[in-house]
Amino acid sequence: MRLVIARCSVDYDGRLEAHLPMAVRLIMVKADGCVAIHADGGAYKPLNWMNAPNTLIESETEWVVRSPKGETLTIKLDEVLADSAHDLGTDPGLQKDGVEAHLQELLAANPHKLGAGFRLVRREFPTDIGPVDLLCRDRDGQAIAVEIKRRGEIDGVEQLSRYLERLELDPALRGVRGVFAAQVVKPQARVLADARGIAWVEVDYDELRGIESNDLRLF
Amino acid sequence: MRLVIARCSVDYDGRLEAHLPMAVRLIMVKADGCVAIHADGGAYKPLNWMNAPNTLIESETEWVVRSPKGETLTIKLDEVLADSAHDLGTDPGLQKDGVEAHLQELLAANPHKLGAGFRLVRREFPTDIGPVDLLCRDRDGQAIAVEIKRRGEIDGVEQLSRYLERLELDPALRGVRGVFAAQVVKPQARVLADARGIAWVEVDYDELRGIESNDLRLF
DNA sequence: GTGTATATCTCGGGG
DNA sequence: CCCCGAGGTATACAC
Repeated sequence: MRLVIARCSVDYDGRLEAHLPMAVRLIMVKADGCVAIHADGGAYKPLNWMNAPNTLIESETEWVVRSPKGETLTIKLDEVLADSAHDLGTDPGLQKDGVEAHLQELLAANPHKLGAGFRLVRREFPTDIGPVDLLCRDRDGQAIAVEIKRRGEIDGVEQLSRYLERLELDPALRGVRGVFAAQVVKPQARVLADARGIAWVEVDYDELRGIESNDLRLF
Repeated sequence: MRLVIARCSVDYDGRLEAHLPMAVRLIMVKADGCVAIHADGGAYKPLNWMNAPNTLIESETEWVVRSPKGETLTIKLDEVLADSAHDLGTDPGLQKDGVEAHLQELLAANPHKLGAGFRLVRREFPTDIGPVDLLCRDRDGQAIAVEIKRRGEIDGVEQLSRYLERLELDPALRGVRGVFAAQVVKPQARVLADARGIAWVEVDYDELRGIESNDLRLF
């Protein structure tokens, strides 16, 4: 990884056109050939960037970064204040916990949290436009399609609507109902779900996790 | 901006839990107090990050970054290979061109580009599930809801469908039609729009910009 | 490769 | 403050 601190102006031409006036910034060139320009604020987003792969043509006063997709980043250097390179090696990568997959796992084990008498038919039930998170049956044997999100927003309701439309075509599932489950269901998502006759449930992640740990302790 | 190259392991505890095993990485601490951990690949996304504001407690072997929202980032330092600080000053910021906002502005000024005889009622017309980009009337006074995207994809058609669903409930707008406008309308979006009786239009950004500059030149 | 769903999304605007 | 929509979103995964 090469780190350059320089007074520079930057022009990006690709998916849009953007310009950065002359100022002191960090230019990061990584081992995979990608380039990022950072200001002294904002942890996440670079001001400008070019994803790998790239070709970098470097002169005294100007760098031109070109991607095979026809994007260009032109960095005009006024003054280089620091320039260092470091060998980092490959990164073992990030280990995560607490994502949607875990919520799905917990609800699959506790379908009654989605509705009284619900039992699980299967997880990732396939349709021709993608898998439904959970397929359940209620106590009357009626099919229930469940879409699970961490945050219940309007897109999730759309997704579930599309699945319901497909599932309804299967005679064995005729009359299938939808349940939209999330830790928080946003107001707009509630309106849309209600308008489409889809039930929504807010589930307590910590409580579900508690149930699981209790189960583990009992056996 | 402080740049540290170090062999470190990192733990994030906040919106989820995540762990980075020991390896050499870049730790970036910016003037606003935000922290980002970068590996030697991927221009855009840090492995871990903490947005400003933060408090940073630093010891010989461990940094603890704490946000007021209760998130923590713990960096265990095994070996510091480089540690430098640079004064960057404030950045003048990015100048963009070609974004959706500008497209909306241009189409609001030239609604006839969306359909012969169209005139603008208002931009960002509110519904209870969010604002429609443009509301127009055609020459017969029929209401037209317009959704504008840079790239016309399937979720844009979904968005417009939702708005139409809500607008249709308003007696003053009964029979409202939809127009989906984008620089490029993808094949799948065309199919879905056609299936739903929504018109789609590809608009030429440069041409629209040309109209505007001509107008400016005339006055 | 395209299409789809996720993200500690981030970021900005409006109520 | 929350809520919502846009992003040069990026990134992972299925087809």
